[in-house]
Amino acid sequence: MLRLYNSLLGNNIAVAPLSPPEFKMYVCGPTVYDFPHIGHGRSVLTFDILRRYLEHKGFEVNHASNVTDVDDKIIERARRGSQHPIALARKYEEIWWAEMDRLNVLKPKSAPRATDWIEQIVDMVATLVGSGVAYISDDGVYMDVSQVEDYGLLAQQDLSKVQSSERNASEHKRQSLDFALWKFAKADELTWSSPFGDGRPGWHSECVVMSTGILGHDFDLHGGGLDLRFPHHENERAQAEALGYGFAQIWMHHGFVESQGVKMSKSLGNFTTLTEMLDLYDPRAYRLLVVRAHYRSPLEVTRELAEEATSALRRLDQFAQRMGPILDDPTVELDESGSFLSRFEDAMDNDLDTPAATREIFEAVKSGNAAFDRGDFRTAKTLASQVAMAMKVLGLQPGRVEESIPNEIAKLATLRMEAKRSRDFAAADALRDQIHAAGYLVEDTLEGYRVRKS
RNA sequence: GGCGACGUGGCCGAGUGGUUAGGCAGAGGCCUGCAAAGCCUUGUACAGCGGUUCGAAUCCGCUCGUCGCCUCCA
Repeated sequence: MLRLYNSLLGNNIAVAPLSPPEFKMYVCGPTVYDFPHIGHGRSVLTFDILRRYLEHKGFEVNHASNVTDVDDKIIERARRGSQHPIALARKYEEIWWAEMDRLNVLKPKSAPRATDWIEQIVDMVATLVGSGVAYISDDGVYMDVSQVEDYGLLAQQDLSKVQSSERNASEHKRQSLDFALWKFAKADELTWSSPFGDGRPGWHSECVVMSTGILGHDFDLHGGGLDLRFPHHENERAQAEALGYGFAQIWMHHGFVESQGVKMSKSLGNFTTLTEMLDLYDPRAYRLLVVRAHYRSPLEVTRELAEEATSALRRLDQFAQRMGPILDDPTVELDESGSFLSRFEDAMDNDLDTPAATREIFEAVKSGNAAFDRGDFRTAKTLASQVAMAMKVLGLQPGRVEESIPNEIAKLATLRMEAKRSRDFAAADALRDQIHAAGYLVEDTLEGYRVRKS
């Protein structure tokens, strides 16, 4: 039984979908005005793993994740680049999906764009105004949070103290915590007409409309980064509450990506974009990094750690490669009594304890290799097939990248083999050094030799 | 200022009162013509000071330090 930490009440709860086997989850997606940040990567990976695990457990995951394509930042960027805001949004959305592919993230079943839901957003804002929980001000429509019974639950703090803060006060609002549902357009801005005045939706409103529009008024899980917990998610919840929706049963928030102990930000020179990360390293290396830490903990990411993860990944790939022949060999039987998979699942059931799950994988790899070494192929095959399944759940399946070895390298390797056969080891070693200098490695195996990139 | 999280061996990172987490890096060994890969062995860590307990990294208090949210944010 999968248990997850619910950030609404701060307790662990058993996952019991409202309408099994369907599992309805909504994850806050990107605002597309720039390259995806490495933190977005952690977010999508976290929820991708949740989804894969739910599917592994037999649920049909109805996964919706929005694309915010109208927002102050998009407008601002577009203005600076003298581009149309929608053109800018489309460009970065395209990049977003390309990076999701590289990360091996399963596509959400629905990926709604805010601009396709304007009408429904306007309707919802009108309903909120009609019921007196929202009011029209001179620059937009605001939610009156004092009308919402338990406003502040997700913030987990006494909002009367926050209330006293003047930081986000404004003469347009009744109280500082009120938030915009609809923003009236300033001159020459992107705008849609509405009964209260031309303008565009507020960020907190689109997510409520799209999540409930796609998944229904009640759904199973709503997630995002810890920074969304308050105020974004609380504001979504406030609207849903005011509308009488059940909304999300479980709230799931993951921790930040840090570098040198500081939350990643653009001002830091390191991996600021996913693109850069994925260009430099095997995308699975980042996934492994993410999976090695618990999703609620901060995650340290540096170049050194990406390289370290690459080494760890090599060990896993090496294992898959080594076990390939016996996995394909029908004469080697499987041992059904293996307990590795159940330990893996126990770990995952415990609030997605991927660090424990990866520990199990590495231990199984070690046992599998040892079994292979002593000729116990049955055990080795069993572990290998279960490890493969676990890796798939984590989205870490061994890359099917057939490394193309340049002809001249292949030739050198053949020459080396010949030298080796004639026991001219000096020549063989010289050839290996030459191959190594060119960036490749020759390994002798039982079946002969193998060349790979070093 | 309010709220919260955290400080673990060279690095990352688990650990929710009592037996080796795991990975990477390092050391020794086995295997190998030599390597690589693999296997075996090797790390007695838990910010500091008190306290509770037969027993604490794990609970309590204090101190120091780091970080986050409270404003756009994964």
